[in-house]
Amino acid sequence: MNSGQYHRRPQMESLHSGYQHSESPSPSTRSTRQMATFNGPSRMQSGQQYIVDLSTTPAMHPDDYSLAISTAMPQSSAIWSTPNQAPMNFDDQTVNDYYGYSSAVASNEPEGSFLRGIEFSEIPRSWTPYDPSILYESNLAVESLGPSVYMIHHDDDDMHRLSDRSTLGFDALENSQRFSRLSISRSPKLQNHSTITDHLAIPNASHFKPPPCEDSDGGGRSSREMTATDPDDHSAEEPYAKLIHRALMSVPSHSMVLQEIYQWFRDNTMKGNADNKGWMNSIRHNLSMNAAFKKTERKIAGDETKKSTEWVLEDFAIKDGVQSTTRYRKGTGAKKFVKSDNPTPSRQSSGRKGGISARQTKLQRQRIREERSDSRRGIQKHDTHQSQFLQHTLNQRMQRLSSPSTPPSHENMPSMNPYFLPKAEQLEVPYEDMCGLEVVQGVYLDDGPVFTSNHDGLPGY
DNA sequence: CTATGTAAACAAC
DNA sequence: GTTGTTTACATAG
Repeated sequence: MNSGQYHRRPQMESLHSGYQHSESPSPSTRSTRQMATFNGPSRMQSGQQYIVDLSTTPAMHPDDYSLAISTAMPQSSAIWSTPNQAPMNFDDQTVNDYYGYSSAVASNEPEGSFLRGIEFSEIPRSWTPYDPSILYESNLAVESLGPSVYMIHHDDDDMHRLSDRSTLGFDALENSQRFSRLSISRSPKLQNHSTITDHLAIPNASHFKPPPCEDSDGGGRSSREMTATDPDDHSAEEPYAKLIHRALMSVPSHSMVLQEIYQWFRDNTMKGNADNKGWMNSIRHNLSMNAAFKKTERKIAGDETKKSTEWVLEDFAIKDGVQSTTRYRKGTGAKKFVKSDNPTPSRQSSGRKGGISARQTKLQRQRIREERSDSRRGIQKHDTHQSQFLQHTLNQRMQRLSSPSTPPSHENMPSMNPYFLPKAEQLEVPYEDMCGLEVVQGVYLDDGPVFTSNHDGLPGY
């Protein structure tokens, strides 16, 4: 909250030394202990999604199901869910510790300190990515989130849980046994997932067109393909955003510090074994730019001065997967300009802009925090005009919403859709404050005024 | 045009 | 040096 007084923990001191990150991967940085991952099923093609068995989901009406199907995937691979994502290595002896959130699984800490000193009770997120209450509680998932919600469930075992579990209890042993029947590869490099596919996939689930994972590779290879060390793997590897999503889904808290994400990539991806350090930059870029990932600062138990910065999956991302990071970029495609003969000054210029913008964003967030702390003290700074921070909030929101990348299928979201909120708002602005935006009919952006077409504060298209 | 990856500048730590 | 943010650009489809 108070990132102004935020003191970054000095270099993950609780991680063992081999874990200490250096941006030049070396064999010594490879963890000998696998982090909690589940590589097999998630490597299957994303088209093989699993639909909840209607007979087992009381909150889901068949009509809703049909709607969900018909509206799913407005664009290919626009949303990545994580079918069959499961949080463990089944051949790992720590499997039974997993649900207790063992240190071995959670943080690579040989000494076993628990979640890097964070008490489990401090973790607000339970391991309920497929929490049945999502469906049980007021039909939220189906009815109130509009067409952007794709009722795609993540594995069929969870479907069973929906039907035959009335509690949210999670039986580690039972689940490990149930999952253990699957043939699961620990290595993501192994693409043999036919067993899992055959076992789990719903026949005729052809509504979901798999993205072109199997590139024909006819000709030039993209820069991202060049990052793969295995030519056979090349573009079959998922994009960063999805990989990060998988990484975060692999732990109960759905959160990792950056170093853990790095390590997950080293252990589970080709990208993480690249010689250069560009993949780390890309990870950071995706974390920053994709609204599915939220930066959180958590106090470490026993030391109020220490905080860990963790990246957490937003709830909607837990439920629905992540969207393309591109979609969160401001003005994608709208800022094309004449290519410079000398790209270097342009790079410098962009980098400078990025740095300045980052600084401004930080200042804005500080102001937001100040506003909020003021309001908590009963200080009303809002007058007949919208406060400055609301203006800024709206500006950011408008920029996001007016981006040509914004999927049209979400234009008329009946409720606030976290997909399209700027991250600053997700972090800082409560929804009740956002309601104040209703009276704003237009704002002035850098590129000119944007006016809302109705009273929901959204711009008209 | 979109999705994705990458490089880079910059600020804050 | 690391982390986070941002912009610019390249490339495939």
